[in-house]
Amino acid sequence: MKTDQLYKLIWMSRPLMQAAEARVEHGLAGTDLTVRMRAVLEVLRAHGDMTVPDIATKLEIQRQYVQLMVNETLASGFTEQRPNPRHKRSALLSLTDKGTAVIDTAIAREMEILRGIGAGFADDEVATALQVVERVTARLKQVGAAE
Amino acid sequence: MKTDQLYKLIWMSRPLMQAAEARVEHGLAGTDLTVRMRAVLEVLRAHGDMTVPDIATKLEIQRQYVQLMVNETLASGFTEQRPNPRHKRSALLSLTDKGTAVIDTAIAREMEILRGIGAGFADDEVATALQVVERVTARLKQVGAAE
DNA sequence: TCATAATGACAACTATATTGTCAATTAAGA
DNA sequence: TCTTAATTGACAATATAGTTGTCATTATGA
Repeated sequence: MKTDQLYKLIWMSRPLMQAAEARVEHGLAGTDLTVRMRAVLEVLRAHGDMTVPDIATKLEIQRQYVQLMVNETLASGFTEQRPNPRHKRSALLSLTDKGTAVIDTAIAREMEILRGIGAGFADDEVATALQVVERVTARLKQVGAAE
Repeated sequence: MKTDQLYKLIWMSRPLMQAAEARVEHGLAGTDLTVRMRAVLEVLRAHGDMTVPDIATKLEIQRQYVQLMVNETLASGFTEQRPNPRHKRSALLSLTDKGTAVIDTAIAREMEILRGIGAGFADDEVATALQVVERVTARLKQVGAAE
């Protein structure tokens, strides 16, 4: 294995992330959505109604901070609280129609850009890349956890 | 092109980066090196002597902040200033023997871990992944810059 | 030489969190 | 049922990783 290729791959993650985030932020300008609200809505969109602690687990950030993000989405009317049959105090967070519309629109626009970018790639190239990145990430986490 | 594969690939960049950074940080524990000092030393190691503004360009962060990072490496004796033939005020930053030793050791240790991780991959898989990630990043930046 | 730009130093500010603490509530076991 | 341990939401304090603005001091280049 050419280790330096792997090294480069790993450290490309930062520029990639920054470029992607800049894109998202740019696309959100003019919307009532902020990047962090978007993160909450995206999780709800992908996984359905969830509690704040569950969203925090998905996003891998502290629940206290997710609480702030969630409160913003509530204040903006993108989400609403629904009674949680499994827990009386921790409500389920649910997308409102408005929230669904706004996140769908945002993601659709992002997907449009992605289609443009993806045009230059073969399916299997991207599939391989995804697979490698996922496995590398898993193994990096593993090594860290072991010690 | 399966756009959702590309979508996933892009957003794997965050977990990948976090896992990698956690690894680096962990590896640096017990050393006199901090993560941000490491970044400076790594650039110097890879590109030879540079000025503060040049390092900033490489790292894509503000020169004023790089100045702080660099000052730490100077204070710790990992780097030293050398006269810059091309510019009298902006000294070239150079690794000291101590700095070279410490960054070499750190990177060697990281490479060791990488070799372990890389063992499970074929050369061409990683090469493809790197290529895809680099091209995607470039195109993301391009789209952003166009508007 | 002289206008223009770059540099280093430093202070103020911002964004994005993390950490600690608390009271209220809930879940789980004896 | 009691009661103990854990979870939750709220909020304040702190931390981290920078950015931005400003200034005096050089350098550079026409």
